[in-house]
Amino acid sequence: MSQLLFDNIQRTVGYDVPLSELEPFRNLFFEKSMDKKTVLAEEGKRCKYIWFLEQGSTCAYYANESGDKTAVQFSIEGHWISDMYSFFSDREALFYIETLEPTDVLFLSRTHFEEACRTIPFVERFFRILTQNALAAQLYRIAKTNSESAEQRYLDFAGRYPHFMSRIPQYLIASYLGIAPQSLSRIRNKLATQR
Amino acid sequence: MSQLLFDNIQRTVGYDVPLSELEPFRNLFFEKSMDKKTVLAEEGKRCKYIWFLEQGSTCAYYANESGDKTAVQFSIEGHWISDMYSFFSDREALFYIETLEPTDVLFLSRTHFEEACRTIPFVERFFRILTQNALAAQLYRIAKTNSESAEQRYLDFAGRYPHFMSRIPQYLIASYLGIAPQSLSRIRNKLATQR
DNA sequence: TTCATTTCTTCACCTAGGTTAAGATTCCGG
DNA sequence: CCGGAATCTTAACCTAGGTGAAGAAATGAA
Repeated sequence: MSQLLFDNIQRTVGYDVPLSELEPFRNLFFEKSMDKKTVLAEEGKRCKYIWFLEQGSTCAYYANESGDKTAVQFSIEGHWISDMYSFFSDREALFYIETLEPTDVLFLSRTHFEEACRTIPFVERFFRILTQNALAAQLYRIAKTNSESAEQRYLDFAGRYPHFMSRIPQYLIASYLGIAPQSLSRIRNKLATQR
Repeated sequence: MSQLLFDNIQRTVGYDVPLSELEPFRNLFFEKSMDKKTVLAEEGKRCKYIWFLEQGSTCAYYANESGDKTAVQFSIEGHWISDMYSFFSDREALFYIETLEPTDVLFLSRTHFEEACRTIPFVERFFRILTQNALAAQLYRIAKTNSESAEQRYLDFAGRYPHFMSRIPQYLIASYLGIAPQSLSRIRNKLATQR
């Protein structure tokens, strides 16, 4: 069992999960290595998996008619990803999810997820807490986003996720912050100059 | 047991929950009638309860230094509300929650919530799905918000929540849409004129 | 019913950030 | 190592929506 996943589970549920539960859970996953720019989930389609990132990074985004992307979430190794709207509610996905680097991923299908919830005690709790944390993060984001200028949002983001800055193209960060890439350039230029 | 709560639970868990589980769950709540403008949760404090609205409406918002409010969520009878960031993670609340009308509320404390998760089978599943739905709604909101003009956001909101329009002051709706109240007036005026 | 408070509207003016276009860099496959 | 594609920067101009101020309308307590 991957150390990363093991730690992630222990930390999330908050008590020592016995191997007798961890083993059958781990056996429901399969692993896959993917190239950069592999599309995991597509807007408009059912998202049949939830993924655990062993290595690499992904971006969740939506695309408008003209095809440009607005990032809604970045993830790196140790994160769970999915179009949770689609995966949990079995509706059409709102987002695309795409790898930003060569990435190793564990796949858990919806069917196996539901089986695990029914048969392995810690799983229901694990996913409850996982979605609670995801919800808390979104609420936090909404609270902070609406109230701050683009410059402040950029500074917050850079301070909060310094490890993202070097691994994610700047135009995607701009879209995440809700501004045009040119505007982010302008802001960065201004900040660099006035220092 | 309130019909509204009963239906809400059955619909959420997706199977018939036996009375032997519903009764002890219901007994963990207490009910309270509150005046308009009662504050249930406060930014910066722990939010110790999750509430079920039997009747009335509430607004979750945050306030900046100058004291003006930005609404992040409106709720009416049949909804669950809390500062879920605070309630589930035991951190300081991000938002205020305040009644908009005279409102009847069921209170479930954090302690009772955790007890229920441990001892009553359907509860863990119920709250997993509840937070999943809340997360899905936030993701949907973020996806739609960032990509549309203020006018389009207003039309979406009015179309999606027509029952809110008459019960919620317009300046709060404006703040929810991320615009100044004057701008919402301007937009409404324009729409009314051009029709 | 009346006065005070809260909410909504209108208008003139302003600015953050969008848009378009072009050139500069960086990256990457062959 | 080279050439094309992707990414980033700069600059001139534009616009959606913010701001401030004032009055109109609605609400509600006495």
